[in-house]
Amino acid sequence: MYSIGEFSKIVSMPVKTIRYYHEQGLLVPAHVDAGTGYRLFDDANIEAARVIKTLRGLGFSIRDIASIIEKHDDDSDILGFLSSRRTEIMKEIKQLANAEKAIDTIIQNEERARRMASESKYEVEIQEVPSVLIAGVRMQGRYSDCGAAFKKLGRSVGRYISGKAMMLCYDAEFKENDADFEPCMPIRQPKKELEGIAVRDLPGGKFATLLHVGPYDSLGRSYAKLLAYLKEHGYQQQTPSREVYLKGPGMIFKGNPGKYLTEIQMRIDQGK
Amino acid sequence: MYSIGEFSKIVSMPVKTIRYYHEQGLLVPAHVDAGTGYRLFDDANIEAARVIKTLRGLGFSIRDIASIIEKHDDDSDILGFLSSRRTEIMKEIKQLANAEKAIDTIIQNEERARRMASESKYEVEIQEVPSVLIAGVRMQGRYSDCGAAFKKLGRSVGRYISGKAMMLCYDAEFKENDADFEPCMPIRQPKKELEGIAVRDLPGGKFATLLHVGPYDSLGRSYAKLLAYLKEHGYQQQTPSREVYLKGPGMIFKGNPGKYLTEIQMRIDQGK
DNA sequence: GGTTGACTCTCCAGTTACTGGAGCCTGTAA
DNA sequence: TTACAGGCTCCAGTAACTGGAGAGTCAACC
Repeated sequence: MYSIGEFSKIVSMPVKTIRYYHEQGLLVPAHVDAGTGYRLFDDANIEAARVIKTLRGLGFSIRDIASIIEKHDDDSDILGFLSSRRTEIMKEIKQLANAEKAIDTIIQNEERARRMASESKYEVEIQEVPSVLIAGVRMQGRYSDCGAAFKKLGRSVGRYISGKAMMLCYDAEFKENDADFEPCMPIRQPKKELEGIAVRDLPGGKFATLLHVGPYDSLGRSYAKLLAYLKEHGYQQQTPSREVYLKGPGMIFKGNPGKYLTEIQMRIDQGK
Repeated sequence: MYSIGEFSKIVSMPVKTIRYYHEQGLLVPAHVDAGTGYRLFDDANIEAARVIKTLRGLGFSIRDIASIIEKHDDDSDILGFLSSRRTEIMKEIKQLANAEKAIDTIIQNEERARRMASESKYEVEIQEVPSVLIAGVRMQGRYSDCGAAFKKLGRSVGRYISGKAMMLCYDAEFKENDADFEPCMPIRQPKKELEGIAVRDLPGGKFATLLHVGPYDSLGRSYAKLLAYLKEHGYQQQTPSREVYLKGPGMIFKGNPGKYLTEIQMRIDQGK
């Protein structure tokens, strides 16, 4: 027979927990002194404590454990409990895995944006841009209407997206109401064309690029800077120009528009 | 401005939860009527509720969320929070996966035992037993000392175990104190021999087998039955005989010895 | 103006599996 | 006799809500 302190060491459970289990009728000491209330435990209690610990480790609630112990004494009797617990566990794991994936995505997005921002000199740069497969929705109207197009793209090719959202701008100058543009997403598989969605290879080439920091409504200044560069170096402006949305509203916070990052790309080679 | 009921529908959160978040200072209504105490919410509250829901979905505590919202407004500001949360999530997933694996093992063990028990006629049967690779610890003494040997096997080849624990009995008759036997485990890789552990192929062949139901100390009766069968059919007893422990004490409960299942196997061909 | 019914308010209690502490009692050694 | 370790009970607190009681408010209808 062991005092509660000894027992606590033997089964490595806090004294408080043992008393709590006693109170819950889960682990009843072999003997309780009627006068002093001192608890005394025996070897059967040790075995019971082991069972309780094992079941707690599998995630069963105390109430479950109580009813399991009360009615059963063989592993085979509790297969039902075990398999329903397994189902729960799988559900929990799935949830956690989803959360992890979401966090991963956020972190990767932000880190890429951070790298871009830290590497960039915020000046016009000449870049060799590789060709990418894209799915796009050509439209006329206001730029602010692009939300619907991106939503459409997300719904139909969401799982194939392989890069940052982009926009092709077919106008040579800014138009507020009747702009001609094409929101698009890089994808990694030649998905069947859907109603209103064009899938094609966007040719690569040599581009003058500029990283724009700040809200979208101040993009005009960066466009001006790029166009000035083209003129200065004797390049002809070619359409469509491209906007790559490196960082916009975040998945959690809408974010600070002052930190949005957009790369503007204008072709300067004679290709195509 | 929306009443709490409307707001509750918009953000799909229970009214009670919204009040609780208000109480915790997490989601403060745009306006609270001084006279009636009625809460009124605006569109900024909707956005805040979205943020809170997202973060709760990632598993952050209310206190964390409060401090996140208080100090930050851009995803990139909270990368630290996110990555430590990710670490926690991975830990939780690992724990759950372990529990699931343990449950799986128990279920599979029990189901196999159940199948064996239901398929067997509890009579002597002739079986072709395939050869298996085993690791064994030959010893002399009492059968009850085999626990140490199995523990040793578990420690050194635990990860290679590919079947049920067995015992080879080299005595032709039962000996209590000076028995000659070899606890062993089937393994799936020719592990290096260790001090006192012999790894080898246990040859297969034709065996008379009998499924014994009940505690180990009643095995004698089943042995007698098997030996009687051999004699009756004119077979010579060959050693070692084998015991396969199909079901013994469970991982959770020690179990009911009345349900233990042990298969006794005695060779009847002239092999080897 | 009164009534009805839906809606809202605050406050309290309960949930799970413990943990911490206060205040008191018991057992043993010096 | 006096420490002091160890035991006892009882109460409170944790996290994130949920449920319910009892009372006040709002809009519509008669």
